[in-house]
Amino acid sequence: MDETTSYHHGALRKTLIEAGVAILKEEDVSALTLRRVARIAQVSHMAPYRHFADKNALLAAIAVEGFQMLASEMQHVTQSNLENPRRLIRDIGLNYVRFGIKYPAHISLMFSGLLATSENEELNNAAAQTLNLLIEAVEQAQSHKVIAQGESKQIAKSVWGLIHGLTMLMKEGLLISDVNNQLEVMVSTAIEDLLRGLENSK
Amino acid sequence: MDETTSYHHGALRKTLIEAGVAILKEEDVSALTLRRVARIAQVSHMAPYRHFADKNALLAAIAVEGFQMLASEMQHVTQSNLENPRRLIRDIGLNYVRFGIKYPAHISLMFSGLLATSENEELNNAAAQTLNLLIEAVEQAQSHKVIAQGESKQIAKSVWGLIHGLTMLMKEGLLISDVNNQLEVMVSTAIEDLLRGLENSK
DNA sequence: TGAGTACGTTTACATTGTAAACATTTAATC
DNA sequence: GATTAAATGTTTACAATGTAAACGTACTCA
Repeated sequence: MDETTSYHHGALRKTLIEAGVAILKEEDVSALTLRRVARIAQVSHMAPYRHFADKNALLAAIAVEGFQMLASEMQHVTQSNLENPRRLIRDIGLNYVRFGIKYPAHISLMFSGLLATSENEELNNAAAQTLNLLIEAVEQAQSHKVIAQGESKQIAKSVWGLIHGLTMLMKEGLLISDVNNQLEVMVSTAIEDLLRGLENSK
Repeated sequence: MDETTSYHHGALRKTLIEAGVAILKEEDVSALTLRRVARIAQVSHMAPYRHFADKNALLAAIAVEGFQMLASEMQHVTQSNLENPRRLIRDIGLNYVRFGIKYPAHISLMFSGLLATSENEELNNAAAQTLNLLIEAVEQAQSHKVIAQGESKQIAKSVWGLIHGLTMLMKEGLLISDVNNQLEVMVSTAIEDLLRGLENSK
């Protein structure tokens, strides 16, 4: 049968997710409709239901993709900062914020409540991976005496809170007027302030 | 004319906003539809358009209401902590996070991108008010030598970032498993860590 | 009193998510 | 290899939503 017009798509699930990711790169979450991704994949508007229980399930899969993109960037930063944990944490934070500015719709979806409500294991694992990378960075900082001993998990959550909050507020235009020129100083300063507080044991 | 069935509603704008607020107290943002608030207000589904240009305009007004609720809580906290700025900042943070946990749909709407896209002056002012209250707290802390001198606006933004991020992550269930018992320690610890870092000038 | 304006309604329509029934292809069993 | 079950895709249908257009009612102010 003709490859280009075969009845079965072959890799529809993946195609739908990629279509969703592509939409989020250009438009906001409201543009991400089930029927639209189906159109992009050139299947009927009901075809997605063979791969996803409902729209939320597709959104969750697209959110997972986002966490993987983010984790991949964070891992890359980690590889480039093996010897300087203070800089590592700062750069992870900078990259996290830049990710949010570069893909505002995607990060918005990732934290849109799907985690809170969907009980989707894959999604929860993907989000946990973000925390894990931060925990590792904190533990490196602890072993270099840059952060005081203590619950690394707890400390990583504080760091996550700070960089996540800065990302969200910046996305809303509430922190700086010129993202290109002020982002780095704003975020670095905040992270360094927190790191200074974590340096001395309580 | 019969009061209960008058053609003109009288205070429809306010009623619609209150209906929206009420929905957000019970359900998530997706339940907040234009036709539903109209139904609650007992008007036709097109009546809201006499008071709001489109759905986003209504959402923005409801978001403003949310910022005012939050500001009112923050002001209350400020009144109760006139002499202890360290505790003031901690309590503002605790209340902010509790607000997000108590009204997850509402805070979600407040930071759903309306600020970034709508150019609604009232909404931007309402959000700026949140920052203002934090700036005042930071300046009190500076005058009490609890925070080092420096750009209070900048510092307040870091603090906002931290408490906002903790709120959002907690709302997604990413920080603690038992909100009733762990919230206070988690949030207090994080804020105190940051405050310690802000204590010494850079 | 009469005219204009503010406020509300009715009707209409395209888009959406999803249910139900049906069609085709692929895989498994004899 | 033929038959059958399971996967995968389509068609049709429907209720809900946001919004445009045209129309009705009541308030206001000269």
